[in-house]
Amino acid sequence: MGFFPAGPARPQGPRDLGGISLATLHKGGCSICPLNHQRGLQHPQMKPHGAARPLVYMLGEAPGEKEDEKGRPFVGPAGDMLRQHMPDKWRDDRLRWNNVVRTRPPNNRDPAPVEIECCRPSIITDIEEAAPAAIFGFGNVPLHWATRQTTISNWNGRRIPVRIGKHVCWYFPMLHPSYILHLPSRNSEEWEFIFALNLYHAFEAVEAGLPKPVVHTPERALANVEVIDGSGGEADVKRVIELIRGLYDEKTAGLDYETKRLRPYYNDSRILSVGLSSRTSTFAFPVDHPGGWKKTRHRDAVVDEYKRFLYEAPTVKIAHQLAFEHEWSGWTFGRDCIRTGWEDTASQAYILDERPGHGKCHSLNFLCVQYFGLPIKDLHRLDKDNLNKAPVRDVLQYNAVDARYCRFLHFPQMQRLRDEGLEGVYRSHMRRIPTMVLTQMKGIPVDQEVVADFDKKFTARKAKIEAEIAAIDVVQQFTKRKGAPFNPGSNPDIMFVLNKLLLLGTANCDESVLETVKHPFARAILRYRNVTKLHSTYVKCLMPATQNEKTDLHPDGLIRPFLLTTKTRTWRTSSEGPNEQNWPKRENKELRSQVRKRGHKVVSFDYGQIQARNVGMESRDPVLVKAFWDHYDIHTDWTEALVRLYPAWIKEGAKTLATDPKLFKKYRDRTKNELVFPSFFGAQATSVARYLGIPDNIARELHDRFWDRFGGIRNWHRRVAADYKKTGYVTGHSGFRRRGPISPNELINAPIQADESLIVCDAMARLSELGPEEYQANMEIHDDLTFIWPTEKVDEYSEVVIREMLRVEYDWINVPLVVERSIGDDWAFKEDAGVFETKRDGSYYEIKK
DNA sequence: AGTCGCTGCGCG
DNA sequence: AAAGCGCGCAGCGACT
Repeated sequence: MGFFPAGPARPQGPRDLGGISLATLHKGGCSICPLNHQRGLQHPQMKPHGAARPLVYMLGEAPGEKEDEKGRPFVGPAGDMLRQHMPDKWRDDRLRWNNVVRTRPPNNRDPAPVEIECCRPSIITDIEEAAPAAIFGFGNVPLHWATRQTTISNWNGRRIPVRIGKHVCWYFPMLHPSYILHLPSRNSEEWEFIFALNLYHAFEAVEAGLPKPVVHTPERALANVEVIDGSGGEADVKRVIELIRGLYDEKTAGLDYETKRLRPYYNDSRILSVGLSSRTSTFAFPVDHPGGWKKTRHRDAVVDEYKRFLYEAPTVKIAHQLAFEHEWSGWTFGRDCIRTGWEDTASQAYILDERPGHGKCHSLNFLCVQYFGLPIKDLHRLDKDNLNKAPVRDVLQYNAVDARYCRFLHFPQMQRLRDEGLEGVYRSHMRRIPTMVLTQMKGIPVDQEVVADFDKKFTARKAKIEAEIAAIDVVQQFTKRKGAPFNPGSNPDIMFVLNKLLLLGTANCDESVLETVKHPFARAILRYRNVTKLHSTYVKCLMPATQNEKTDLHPDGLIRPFLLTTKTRTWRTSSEGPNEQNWPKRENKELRSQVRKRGHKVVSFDYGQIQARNVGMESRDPVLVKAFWDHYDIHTDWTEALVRLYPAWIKEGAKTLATDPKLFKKYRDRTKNELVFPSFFGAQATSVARYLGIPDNIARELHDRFWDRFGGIRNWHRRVAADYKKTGYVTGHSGFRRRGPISPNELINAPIQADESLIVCDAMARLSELGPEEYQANMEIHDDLTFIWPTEKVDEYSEVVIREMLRVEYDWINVPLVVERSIGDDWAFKEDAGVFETKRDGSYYEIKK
């Protein structure tokens, strides 16, 4: 759909300087610049404009038509838009304006690398003389010019310390206003809002007084790194032990592992090396790198000392992507070492700014550019995917520098968390990391007999359908016309059949389209898709490595999906490898029966209607809140209201509804799913009309009454939107923030999902913190915690889980919570086994067995 | 050979 | 036949 684009991103290949050296271009300047040989320019080699000693230096790409005409930078439509959003007090006496290239390129094209380099010395000199506290740069071109970074959409809204010639200052990357002006109008307004907000915050930061910018040099990054490679035998052991013991007196230590394999569960998984960095030392030593210790006892002595450090040192350990270090530490040195003091710089970065940027904006390298102006990965020439084979000293140096920068990042990020009132959010988030890691370590048992049965069945079914498809008339026509075999997995092939052979004129070929096509071809394709989807997504990932290289099965017969805590925009977890959160539950639910363990029961606990309850918590709507306490069925109410307003909605006749309870339930469910919940989550009357299949004016009338009744919810919707316009983000009780751009419906959804996740993860963490492994969930699926327990223990353990899931201490919980239990021999076929609800005094009771 | 975006479809 | 939101994965096809 792409309501919001990822932002302007122009790929930057290697710069083509036409074979001319940088030195030549810099020396030649305007005299050799191709732009100077154009005709019809009114103001080539345009001079900078504004204050001689400005606070802020406004840097654009190049003059446009208007600029060339008037002889001043930033005076075209883009400049007008920019000025419109500038605070009044920022007059030209505090600003200086210039472009990376001072002569207009033809047709407003991007300036070429050669042109940029010819101009560079004059711009640098001007910035050196102007000595601004900050440069506000607009678009990709100045960003790359000043920082060598690409992709402005990743940088927009952040700030980077930069060195320009001899001058060091802060660089604020902004979108280019002309890019925003050229977006389709709906996107344009939203991005203009983001742009204005960034500009406002940037001026505010300058006004408040920026901290001293420090740009780290490669020399500084590498200075005093002690690499102990093990070649010195006893002496090296002694030195490592000495260094580790030195850390006990330090408050903090950066910590980083290099490993063979991503995860510790395989026979050949190894920690290759450990990097540690404190105020006084930065060092790395090998553990199982093949170029490391020559004698096992040396290796073991060092590992012993390191393990003692993990358990006993008062030092707080700082990692980047802590879940990784936790999983390796917990598996290698025992699960208890991961609840000693740890910090995670990736989580800090995510809480400070969760905007994704293709997942790159929270990498250690990116953050080192952001905070220290130095891309630390560029310091090393190393095959990162093959550290096992890389020279041990290279690995160790790389490892130590990473540890150093984990620690370096911790301080400014913690400062910003405090400044923004987000420290509590960070602390609450940090409980998730050991919790999720321990769930990963525990794993999910898979029954290989069941897996083999499914594989056989799906393989046979797939072959049969393929044969059927090949025999269909249109498929044979396809082969004749195209001279190539028909691939039922290829949507272009399917589209060809639908549009060129069956003459349908459809824009896509998804399920809803194919269902309407009468021809047997469509039915066959749907069956083919169903079989291949289920087979490859839910069976192959469980097969042994001997049968499927890409399996997610671990050698001990368990799967261990990652439960990631800094991946979603809404602070839910996400799951991958395989995704445990999307296994079929209705049709084809039997696929879940692959998860089972002999002598054990699968026991699931769902929070009932958690998101609807979250709406009550966020909106505090009195009618909704009261309905939860009184077990009042609002859906029945609204079914009746709709029938009174529009009897024709009941195809079977409104009268039969009163006498047929099953029919009533059907329409009640439709009301719930097509009117009540969508409206809670921001659906408009026209959408509701479409879902329900009723006229627009009826839906509007219905909505008027609905919002009359649930005014608290409507007010909450409005409040959230108004807050967003002020702050540029949306938040809720959880305190987690989602930054703009945000569409109106995302605005409503984000706090709901965050609160939901907080409640579930808090319960999961409290259970985990109890200690015994039985209370560590095997799975977490948004509103569901699932455990696999010995049959005879189910009652005993259940009681604890229900107690903890219902014992929530947040003071914003204003409705009862409900937990529904189900129990089965496998994950697929479970029986309901009790519904439990909190009372006002915090105790709970069982509603029904 | 690996990356990337797209489509389609599974879940909450 | 299509816009309440949030995810991950397989396969394809275009690209390097």
